[in-house]
Amino acid sequence: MSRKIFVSAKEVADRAGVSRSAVSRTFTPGASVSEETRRRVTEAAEALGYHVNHLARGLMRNESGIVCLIVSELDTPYRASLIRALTGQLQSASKIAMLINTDRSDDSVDQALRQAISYRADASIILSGMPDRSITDLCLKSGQRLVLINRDEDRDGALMINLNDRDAARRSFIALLRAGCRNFAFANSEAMTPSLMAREEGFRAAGREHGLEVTVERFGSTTYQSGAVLAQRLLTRETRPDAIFCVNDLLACGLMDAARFQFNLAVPSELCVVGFDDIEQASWTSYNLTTFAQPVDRIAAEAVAWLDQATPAQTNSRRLEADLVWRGSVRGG
Amino acid sequence: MSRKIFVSAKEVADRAGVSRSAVSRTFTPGASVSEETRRRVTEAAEALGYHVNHLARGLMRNESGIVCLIVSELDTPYRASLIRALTGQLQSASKIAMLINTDRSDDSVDQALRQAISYRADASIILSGMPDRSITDLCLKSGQRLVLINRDEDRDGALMINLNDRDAARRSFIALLRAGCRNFAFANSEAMTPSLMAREEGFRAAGREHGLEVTVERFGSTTYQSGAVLAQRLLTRETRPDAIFCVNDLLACGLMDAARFQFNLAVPSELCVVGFDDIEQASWTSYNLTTFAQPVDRIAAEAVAWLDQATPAQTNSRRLEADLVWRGSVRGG
DNA sequence: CTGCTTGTTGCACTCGCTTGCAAAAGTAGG
DNA sequence: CCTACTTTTGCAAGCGAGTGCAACAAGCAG
Repeated sequence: MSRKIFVSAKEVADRAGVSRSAVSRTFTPGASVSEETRRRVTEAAEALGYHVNHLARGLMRNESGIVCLIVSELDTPYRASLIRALTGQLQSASKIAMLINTDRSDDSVDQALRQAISYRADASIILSGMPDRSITDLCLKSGQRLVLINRDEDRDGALMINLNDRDAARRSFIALLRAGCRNFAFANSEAMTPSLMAREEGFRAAGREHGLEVTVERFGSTTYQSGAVLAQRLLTRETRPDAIFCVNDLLACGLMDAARFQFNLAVPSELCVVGFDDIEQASWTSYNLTTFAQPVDRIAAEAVAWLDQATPAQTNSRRLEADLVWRGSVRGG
Repeated sequence: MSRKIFVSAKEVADRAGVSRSAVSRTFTPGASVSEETRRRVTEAAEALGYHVNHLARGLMRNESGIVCLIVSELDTPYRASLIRALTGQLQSASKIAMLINTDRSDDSVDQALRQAISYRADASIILSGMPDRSITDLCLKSGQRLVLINRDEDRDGALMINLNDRDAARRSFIALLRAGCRNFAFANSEAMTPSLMAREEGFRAAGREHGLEVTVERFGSTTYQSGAVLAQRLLTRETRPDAIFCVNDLLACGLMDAARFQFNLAVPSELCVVGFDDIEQASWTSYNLTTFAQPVDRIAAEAVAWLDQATPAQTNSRRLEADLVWRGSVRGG
């Protein structure tokens, strides 16, 4: 059962009584074809169910239209919504997303980039992990664009999109201070990625500026489950925190649930919580979480716009602001 | 800035002092190459950063290795986890996922399939929406495989994976009955997809069998927000339901939150709730929702296994069971 | 030494498409 | 009607790879 059944330009040409080139030109915007032949070609194509073979076209044009999205744990709410925004906007720019899941081994970000090269992707967008420098160099040398989202490490020639994490963390500190909190804690994971650490740094710095102690606890990965553990650790201290900044919303949800159901603490009257990402669940009544919104649409727009540029501009680093979304997990507001 | 910088087999051949065919054969499993040449080729390839061009290979072999995932609202927890499972397992079978987002217009499932054809995808997996028969016929005629997940409509030649929705709904009815509930309600969306309607049917049928009335309410789409509206409608009736089956977990979460915070009802003592999908949030302490698990890994495994078969078997329909996950939103258990 | 098998290698063709080039056809102007 | 110019069109040469076929080398038995 061979699969050579796709209809080719040749067949369309024969049926329309024109040359292969005519068919090709009909489907190439801006090529010179008379109205008459175009009509006959489109008609024949329609009848036969012809579709230009993008593989072959990509081969000739040296431009596949493929953009690789490299990501792990893609069912995480924030990741999923970013992927949704990216795929949507890529399609509007008539590109297509190839999704590479790097859940498995450790070097798999490198593996993913090799795949991207093999499929001659026009670009790769990295949402998780950080590839080896040698492989990113190979990508760039091969003329493949590279976008790093919230990765924060420097890679010449790549577009780096980051949030102003430090500043967001600082603003959250001030908000908590205004809410009357005095015992600050920071709940982090052990992932230690640059953006997570920047939030921690910003929060600590704000604490120092105001002469207030900040308890930092780190555990596991940035999941709901870790949030519960962090609650356990933080809320059993002799001086119980009355304000906790969680490095992301999942952690915050887990922590809040533990605080309420395990420690019988009321939010926000006894404990104020701030999260990060503004995932959908943050707006659910049970959590009603004050948090910082990841501007996923902005991020996607910046990435796609940069990919659309013929020649990448000099300044290839974007720092976006995360807007504070006030909800009920902090007093006042 | 032309992008013709990818290194080709020719260059590797030159550097290794062999013919281009030798290079080709080195990267083709099972081809006849001597140890010596293979060594020289791999060495040269390594040095130059050569990667086989999958576009060209796909062109020759008439098999791209690409599988299209066609989906809308992919940031929905259930969809996201299915995508994660699929991409992971596809990669293990050395295929690669192309993600097509059909959020926009209405005919876009058809558009998506056209894209799939253009990229000569080996197969398309449809998670949302239902394409026109003419276009699915074109796919099949072109030799492209087609997998429909939870679509339930018949398409000869395609693999159809569905859950036993009716039976799950019936089991949930019985569970609620055993929990002592007597006023049953069914919360559905207006999406009216076959699988959602099958759940409704199953639940109603169970009601009839036991001679009990079932109140059905439908509203909006299957989201948290709709859940709140459905709660509003159901819980203000003269005889308030004490058992509600929600057609999916998002709806259930929204409904539970409304029930508790707006109507001050305790779950499960005053109201029992059952959901469907077993999204991660269902296990969160705030919800602790009894629900049916979508066997995403099984689904993905079935799909990938079928794609791996040289010739699709006769029986191309799978009906999987959704396991009931007992949690705290139903008394007893 | 001959004849034959086994294993490697290169040539050349093919996949489906784009595009430069030159010929053909159409359009005006004189 | 001829000339100069502007489309339109077909030819043919790629793009980067896989593969049947024949040539060739090596190994071995007779």
